[in-house]
Amino acid sequence: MPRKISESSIRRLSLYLRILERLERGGHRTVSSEQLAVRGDTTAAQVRKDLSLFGSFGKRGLGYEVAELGQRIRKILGLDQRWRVALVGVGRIGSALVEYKGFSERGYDIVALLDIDSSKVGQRWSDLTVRDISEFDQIVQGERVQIVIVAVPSEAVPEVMDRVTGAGVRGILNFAPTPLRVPEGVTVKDVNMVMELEALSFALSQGNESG
Amino acid sequence: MPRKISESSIRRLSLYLRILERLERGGHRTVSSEQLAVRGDTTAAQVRKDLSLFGSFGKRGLGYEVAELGQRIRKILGLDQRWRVALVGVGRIGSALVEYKGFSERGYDIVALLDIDSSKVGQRWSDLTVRDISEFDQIVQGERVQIVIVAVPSEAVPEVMDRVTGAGVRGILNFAPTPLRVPEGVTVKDVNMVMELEALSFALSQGNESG
DNA sequence: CTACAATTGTGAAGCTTTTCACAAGCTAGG
DNA sequence: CCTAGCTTGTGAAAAGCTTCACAATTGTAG
Repeated sequence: MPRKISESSIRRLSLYLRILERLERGGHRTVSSEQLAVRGDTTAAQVRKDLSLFGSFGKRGLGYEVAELGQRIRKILGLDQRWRVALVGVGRIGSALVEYKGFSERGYDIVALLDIDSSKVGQRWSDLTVRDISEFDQIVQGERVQIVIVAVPSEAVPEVMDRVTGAGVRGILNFAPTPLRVPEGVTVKDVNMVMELEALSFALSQGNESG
Repeated sequence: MPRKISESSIRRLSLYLRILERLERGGHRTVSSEQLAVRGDTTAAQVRKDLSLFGSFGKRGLGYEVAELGQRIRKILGLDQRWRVALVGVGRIGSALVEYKGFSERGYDIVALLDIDSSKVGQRWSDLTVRDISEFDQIVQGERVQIVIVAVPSEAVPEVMDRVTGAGVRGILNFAPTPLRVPEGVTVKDVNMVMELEALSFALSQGNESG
């Protein structure tokens, strides 16, 4: 395993995996870097470079075996295990996430729900009862939580983050529109719709520039 | 305006804007690149470089005026106008988005809802009635839609995309876990939770590597 | 009016990521 | 076994992005 893998390579691996899964369902046995590139909107060289960061998975003259490459990428991305996830914040976004089937299909099991708002504590959402954030430590231990999804409004972020990092969680998926400050060794990924929309309106404004 | 602005610079501008808004609420009048950098988890040089791509907004020795810089960035990002948005797909994710206040607060008005699924057509969600995708062209014209949010399952993507690009929409925010293929001149931004989760599980798996 | 401290704007250097281009390897067909 | 046709894996070149470092500018204090 190489020292430093770029964020973009990892994102592309995740994309290749989805493409491979579709190819497999479609009955394809093998695939070339060129075919992956077309479907993933990148270049064949990029595909080969990304894969070569982790090993040599293809056969010259033939390409890659769809099923095998899929397995290899799953292993690389840590998808050869299931992940135990706690969701903090069952507001509008949070409650949509609870019911979203995509997570468990892809190996992420939501095993606990929490909220700061006491009026929400006790509510049930698909088999889970919302618990108070004060129980966080205990829940992380008891449920062996590995990843926390933070879906609370900005003002609640500081308190939630104290609890989360205090409990020793090392992976956070953040839906709050606030940059999270975390200790060394904790990884945060942001999902930020507003940022994407703003990048979109920037692009649209640019295009209209000249007459 | 320079030829080519990187995606990352735009993302950071969007972040600086949010930081500036918080500073303004907190009563700050001026801010230095160093202060912005700390709050945005980047470097002072990066902040200055990003801003210098679009002009010279600060005063040497003093820094930037919070309110003025905010306005300048809004202008750059195209936030000096409101944007008219249609949402296609009122499933779990889509319906959470309709009710999300963050969009209108930041200048994006959802003016139409559509779905392919006829059982959903006619439903009402906060003042809007869900209409059939076949009416898309007409709605885009009538409502002067500029941006479309695609929140449909992968299998519905091809049909929806035909309608969307056919109607001449030039900006798409995509929640489907599928790379969208669009004609020249159309901009797509993806919001992809699963990709972020997979980047997270990659990072966590790596960290555990050595004993 | 001068000296000083702060902070911007920006070329140039340094680093990272992407693209190029080609030798090496594999299969099929004769 | 040998040739032809593909396609991988990978150094090297090119392009892109970030950091450095410093002259230029501004306000303040004496």
